[in-house]
Amino acid sequence: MKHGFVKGRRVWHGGAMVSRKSSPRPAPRATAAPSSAAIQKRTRQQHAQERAEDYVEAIADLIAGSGEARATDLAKSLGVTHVTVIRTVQRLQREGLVTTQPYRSIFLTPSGRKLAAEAKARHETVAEFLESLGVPQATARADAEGIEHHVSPATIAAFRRFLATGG
Amino acid sequence: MKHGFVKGRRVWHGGAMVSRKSSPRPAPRATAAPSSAAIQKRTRQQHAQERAEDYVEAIADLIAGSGEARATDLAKSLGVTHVTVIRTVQRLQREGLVTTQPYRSIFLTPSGRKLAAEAKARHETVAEFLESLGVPQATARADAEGIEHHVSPATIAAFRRFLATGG
DNA sequence: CCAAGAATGTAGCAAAAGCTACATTGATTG
DNA sequence: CAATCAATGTAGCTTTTGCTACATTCTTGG
Repeated sequence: MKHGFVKGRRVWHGGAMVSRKSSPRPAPRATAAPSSAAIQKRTRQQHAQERAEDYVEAIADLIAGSGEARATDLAKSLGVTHVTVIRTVQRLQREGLVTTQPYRSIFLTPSGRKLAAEAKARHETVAEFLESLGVPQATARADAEGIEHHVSPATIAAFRRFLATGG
Repeated sequence: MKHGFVKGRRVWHGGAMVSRKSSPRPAPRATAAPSSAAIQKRTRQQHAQERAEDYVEAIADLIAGSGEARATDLAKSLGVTHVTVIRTVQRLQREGLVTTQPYRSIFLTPSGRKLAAEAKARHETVAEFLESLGVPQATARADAEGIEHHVSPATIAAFRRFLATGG
């Protein structure tokens, strides 16, 4: 059932070696279950969701800071060109997270605001947590940007617990 | 210099309102510097690097577990189809991280092994750290998968420190 | 008011990573 | 040894997010 060579020698997988004979239908093969199970939905939607959070959070920050979010400032804030911003904002509008009109700045819808608030809260927690561990502030903030999208509620809760009990 | 409306009222940015007159050249505009500075090189290369690490780590795990890494098992381990695996493995081969031949399994080059080892070490550290914080093991492992690519050496060091001093 | 220039928008390209459907290869089994 | 079928590979599509180059719009300074 398995085939393959390792330096010329034939090998089999994980010792499973299920008998195809015993079950007419192939049946779910007992393949060596990978240790790091990769339940990860690493589809494009995952990245799209992260982008969406980055954008709404940046938009919220810009609005909080200067009253409006313009494509150019957003581009600067996110480190991409304004073209990319415009196209991504179009997608976000399609998804109901933001509203915008030609030559006008960008606003968050209620659900966009909600998402931004959640993302920001996670972001803050992660950053504070890393700082409390002794990571330099600049590094902590930079890492938090990358990490925030991948922490489950349970992990965020653990971070908060740690901070609360005098990290 | 700035334009835009907020609920019909005109607003300006951050109070900067630089005088274009005083300096003939526009000069670096004092745009409201975004708080979350986004030094992030969020280019495609970033994602490509993460994919590469995921792949070499999974390949290393498969080799460690069953002596070889085949496209199908890799696909299962990573949660994608074998087609995606084959194409990505082609890229990795182009980049000198793996070697493979038609209808043969996949091997790591020395640099691939190095990358896999680094990724695995980070992964382990992150997972152990999360567990030591009280995050359930399954969740910790899942989160570590996502987080490991975004932790700087400084943060990893902080995690190790924490673990060493009796987390 | 109008010209300059910033901001915004459009067109078109590339790369990466996902997919389905189909073709080919090769190891196992009867 | 030949047929079967898993494993591998190819073709071709899609979406997302980058980019450059160019076009359009709008604000503003003179």
